[in-house]
Amino acid sequence: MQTLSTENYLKAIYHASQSASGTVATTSIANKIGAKPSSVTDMFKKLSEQKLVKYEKYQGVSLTNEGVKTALRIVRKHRLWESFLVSHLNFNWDEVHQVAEQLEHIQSEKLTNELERFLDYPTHDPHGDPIPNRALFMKSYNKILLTELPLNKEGVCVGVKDNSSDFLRYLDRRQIGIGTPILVLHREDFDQSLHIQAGNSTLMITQKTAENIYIKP
Amino acid sequence: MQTLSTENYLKAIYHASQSASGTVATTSIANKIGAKPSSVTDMFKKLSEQKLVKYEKYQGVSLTNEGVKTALRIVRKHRLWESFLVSHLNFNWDEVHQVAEQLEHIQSEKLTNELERFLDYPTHDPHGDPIPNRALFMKSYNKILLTELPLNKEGVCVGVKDNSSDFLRYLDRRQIGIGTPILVLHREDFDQSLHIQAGNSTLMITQKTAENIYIKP
DNA sequence: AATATATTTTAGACTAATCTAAATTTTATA
DNA sequence: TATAAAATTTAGATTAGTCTAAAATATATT
Repeated sequence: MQTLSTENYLKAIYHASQSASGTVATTSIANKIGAKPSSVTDMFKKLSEQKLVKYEKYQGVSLTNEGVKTALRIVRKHRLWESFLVSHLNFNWDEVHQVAEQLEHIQSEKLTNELERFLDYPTHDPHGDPIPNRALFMKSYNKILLTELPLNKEGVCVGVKDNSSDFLRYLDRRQIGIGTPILVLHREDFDQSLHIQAGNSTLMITQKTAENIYIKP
Repeated sequence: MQTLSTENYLKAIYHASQSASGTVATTSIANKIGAKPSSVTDMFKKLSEQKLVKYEKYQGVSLTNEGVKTALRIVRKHRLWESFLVSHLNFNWDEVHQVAEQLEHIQSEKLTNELERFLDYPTHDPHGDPIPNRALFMKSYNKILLTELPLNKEGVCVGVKDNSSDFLRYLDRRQIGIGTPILVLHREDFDQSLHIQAGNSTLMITQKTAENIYIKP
């Protein structure tokens, strides 16, 4: 049985090891968690004793199989709750994260599984991230960044990289969301900005925006 | 902002002061919370500094107005979640308590209010207990114990006093639930057991059972 | 390769919530 | 009402999770 704190560390380590490969550094977790590196070291030792991570002094950590499972159970709950908040409780996709951070720690297998059934076994959350099923298996789309989509090739927005409220609300105003069809009309060589067709409207977006949008070609 | 622990104490004090009148004793809270009396004293001091309870050494505590409000906010969440679990997630009324004990601590006004709307503003939880509305106001039925229902007077089960799984499952087997019409056919003077008509079936129940069932005459 | 810089760990301290054991106060009983 | 019993509080210790400051190690730079 994990504590709130160990669960948050496991989740942070899981997410960190998704982006970077190899081991996860003390400071990267310290930044994610909002704790000092010394506290992170303490926690690494604790998790290591519980065999949830592999830890070698000065070499960072990596999750063990058991650690991955524990992390995925939390991710599963987080994404199911986010889906529920958006589909049934009138939350916008930029409002769900903070609440799901609390709900993901509720301990009840029955609750999680019944919630999944109630939502009709969703495969992706409101940000397009895949939801692990009961067996903790998940299938992500074969996705690319919008910056990599060739000119005049049809694509669909299937996710976002930046989950900040600022970015999500910006996309709302631009009427870009999960499922929006996207076509790159022109790529400006000077600053890599794009003219795109998103749904019915034509608009210009910066490179920074484009590299935070995932596309299924 | 309260901690998990202070919220649990406030709730325990609230419930204790519902049954008994006057101040609430240290040991009664110690028993409810499952802590030693010395720990309870410490917490009484802490809550007193926050002006959530009125506390005089050796004299027990009582909730201040602010303390009552904080407790009712928790009770509101607890009972809304219990309702949700039963109405949408296939939980039985004897399974909801433990999970609701966790969910009641989730901090999000929007979540609570949207859940209430989603459930269509329920007034009572699955055990018949009243749910405080947004203004923390609740209306309970004018209820009596089944032991007090006169012979041959129609009544309806509107609540239970004992919320234990054992008792609730016993009632399930007897096909007695919230809303079941009940008529007392005979009261045995020897042991105060009752012959009753519950819904369509006639059955015998002990005094102990009868004094844990609330009736609206 | 030597040195400077950045990262990580250790040592020791702090806070919230708990405990045990002893002291104090209240309540019940003879 | 004095004394015994029960309830409550105080004092001091413990644990989990955090911190700061100093020491140790790894990485980058000249």
